[in-house]
Amino acid sequence: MTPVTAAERSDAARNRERLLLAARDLIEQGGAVALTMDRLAEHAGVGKGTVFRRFGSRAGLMLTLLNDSEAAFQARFLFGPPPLGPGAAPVDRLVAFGIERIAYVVEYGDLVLAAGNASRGRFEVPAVALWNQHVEMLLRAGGVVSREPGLLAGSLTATLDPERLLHLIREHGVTSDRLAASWSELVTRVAGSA
Amino acid sequence: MTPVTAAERSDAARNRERLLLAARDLIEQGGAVALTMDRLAEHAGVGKGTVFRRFGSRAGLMLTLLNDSEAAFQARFLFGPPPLGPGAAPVDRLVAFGIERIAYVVEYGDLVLAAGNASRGRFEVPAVALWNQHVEMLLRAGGVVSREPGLLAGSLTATLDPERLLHLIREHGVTSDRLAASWSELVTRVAGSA
DNA sequence: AGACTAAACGGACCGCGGTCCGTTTCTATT
DNA sequence: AATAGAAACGGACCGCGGTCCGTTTAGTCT
Repeated sequence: MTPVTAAERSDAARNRERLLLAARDLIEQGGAVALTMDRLAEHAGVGKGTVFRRFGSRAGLMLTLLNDSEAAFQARFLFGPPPLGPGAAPVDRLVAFGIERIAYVVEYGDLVLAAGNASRGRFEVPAVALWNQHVEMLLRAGGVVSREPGLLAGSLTATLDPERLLHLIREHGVTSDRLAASWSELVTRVAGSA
Repeated sequence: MTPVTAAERSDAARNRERLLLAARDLIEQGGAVALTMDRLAEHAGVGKGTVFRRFGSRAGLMLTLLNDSEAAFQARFLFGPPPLGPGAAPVDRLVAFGIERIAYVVEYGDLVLAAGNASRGRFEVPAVALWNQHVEMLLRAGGVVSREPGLLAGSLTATLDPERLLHLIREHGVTSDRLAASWSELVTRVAGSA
């Protein structure tokens, strides 16, 4: 029986492995800035065309690199223990969501930044849509009634924009704690409980 | 008496004029995407080095192009008639500020976008700092007491991020009116008056 | 007018992300 | 084992923003 999605050819699989290995290696050495597509190709012993065939773009590569940790993050706020996961009060979950997101951005810094420069802008990333839905759901569950719940949720997630967060942290010395506190304040204000 | 800032040399002035003219010309024809630095140089009959000497970067050029309208916008919310300018209730001014900003982004679209890709990111633009201060001032005046007024103000202005606004408008068909309504809702919620 | 200097000029050059297409390699079929 | 066709490969090539530095030019001083 032939698989519906054609199986990956062996050389393709081997090269993908090589590329991911080489990519993590380059990043470990010189950060995300050191990861150019030419260098990656050379470092992995592969043609440049192959790199783009695999990942489509630099942003796509970064997304692939972040895939595991992103999935883990999603799993935590969807199914994990409270206060992030189900079980806690919606507003508390919302607060926890932002705080965890801030921590995530801090941890993966440049990677997240580079992943954002996708072809269609940094809003086409599938994860962003998921966060919006999640935030929207929590707002509703928290009793927030709005004529534009999607836009309101989007406004909140805009606050967590990686570029903004990293800019504040790196150029203005703002700590994660202060960002978390500010997020918490914003959320509680919007949710209505003074 | 020699001026403190050395006067601009005549050839420099002439070239700046040529460049701005050529830039507006190119944009009129093919939008901001059609404005590449090479084409601009050629179209203006000037060397490429001269373009960069003048404007520093593509973003710098865009900023220069927007300078007049930006200044006009600033003048309106700083000194203009209510509800945008002084005289109206702070929250009303805040609402008006966002609405006008949305209209501005819609009008100048790609220009604003391109201006945002500055070397140090889109937060180093001087105007951004001014808006933050303005929003912060209005929040205070509106009776909002916060431990992190600057960050709270920043969260609000993040909602007005041009890339976000244009993405919603262009890719999701959201109207300016809905964005304005959402902004209004957000501001009134944050300012505490349900 | 001529000479001197600082400023402005111009375009070859660089590294980047991304594309294109002729060539190679894998795998299923007989 | 031979073959055919699809998939993957690789690297020359492109246009971009941005830099560098030898050359030209405008303004000033005598």
